[in-house]
Amino acid sequence: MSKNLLVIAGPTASGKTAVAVKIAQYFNCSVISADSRQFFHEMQIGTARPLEDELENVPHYFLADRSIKEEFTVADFEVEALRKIEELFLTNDWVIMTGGSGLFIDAVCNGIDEIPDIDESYRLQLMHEFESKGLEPLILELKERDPELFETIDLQNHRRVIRALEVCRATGKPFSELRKGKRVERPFNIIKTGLLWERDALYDRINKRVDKMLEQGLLAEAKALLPYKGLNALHTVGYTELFRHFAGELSFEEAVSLIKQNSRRYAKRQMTWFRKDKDYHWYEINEIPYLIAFVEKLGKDK
RNA sequence: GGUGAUGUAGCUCAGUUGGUAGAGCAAAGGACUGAAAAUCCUUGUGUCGAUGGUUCGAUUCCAUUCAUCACCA
Repeated sequence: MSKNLLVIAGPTASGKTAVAVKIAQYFNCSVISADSRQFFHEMQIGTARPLEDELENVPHYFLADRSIKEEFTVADFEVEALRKIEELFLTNDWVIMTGGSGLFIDAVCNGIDEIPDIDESYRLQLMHEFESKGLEPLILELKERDPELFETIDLQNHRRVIRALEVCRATGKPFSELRKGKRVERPFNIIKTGLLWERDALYDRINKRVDKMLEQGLLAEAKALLPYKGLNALHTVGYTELFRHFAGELSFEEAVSLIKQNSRRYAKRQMTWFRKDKDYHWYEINEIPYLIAFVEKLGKDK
């Protein structure tokens, strides 16, 4: 019997959690979460992370199992998630992976190039240079160190430029020599599905969910995390806006409507990401039985 | 009821000495390999409130009218 990883993707607020739980119950299997913010136990309300009772005793992994104070990169996730998936396949033919972080899902499905760990001092130094002298000198350095990447990279995106240069500087090699973008074959089937929503309906859900988060105490959660606002994990919709409110930059009402707006934009970016991957099979929320039937058949055929 | 102002993109407004118009925001589309809920790129046709008049030509000038606002009664 073959092993199947069922991916359930979709934009924020599309109802992935409930669907994953339902399907996991059907297959009697576990769920891997691929959500770059729900990893952190300190962030619950603002990430709409499901609590125990919503999980219906279905085992979930990578939910709230680390702290915002820890670094956890896509590459870390690839390694750890893969290890967990292999472990689960020892006793089950099915594993579900659900989440909205496209890059993280892709890392598990297709692999990510192995690049040596770079000491953070390189990035700090580059950020300092970027802030004091701007992007231009960094672009020139990149042209020198990695002409190949220079041709294809988004030169206006300082994060891409800084990442490339930190690798070039630390390894002494062109980044493009290490980052090949090669796809890895996994020793299991991967079936990709996604939850499809009409735009206005999804936006309406997002707006309502933000109101719900506030009722649940998002303000207090954000306030408690204010001392950590510099941490990367907290560069997140829902928190950054409230931090700005605490700083007196925004009124509460302005912060709330910004949270809604930024959440909508986030959902839009997620849809752009998933749309370009033609392997996905899309289902609406009321078509879950069809999704299960389709997936089950595919799992048996392989 | 009178006087005045305003009416141009989803919103706030600019502009056209008469040759059918452009900014910001919003929105949409896209990119994405260790910061990814991050970061970055691209995109502006709209009965210029309505009707009529003058004119080769009106969103622009004139008249009427409607709406909104302000002030005076």
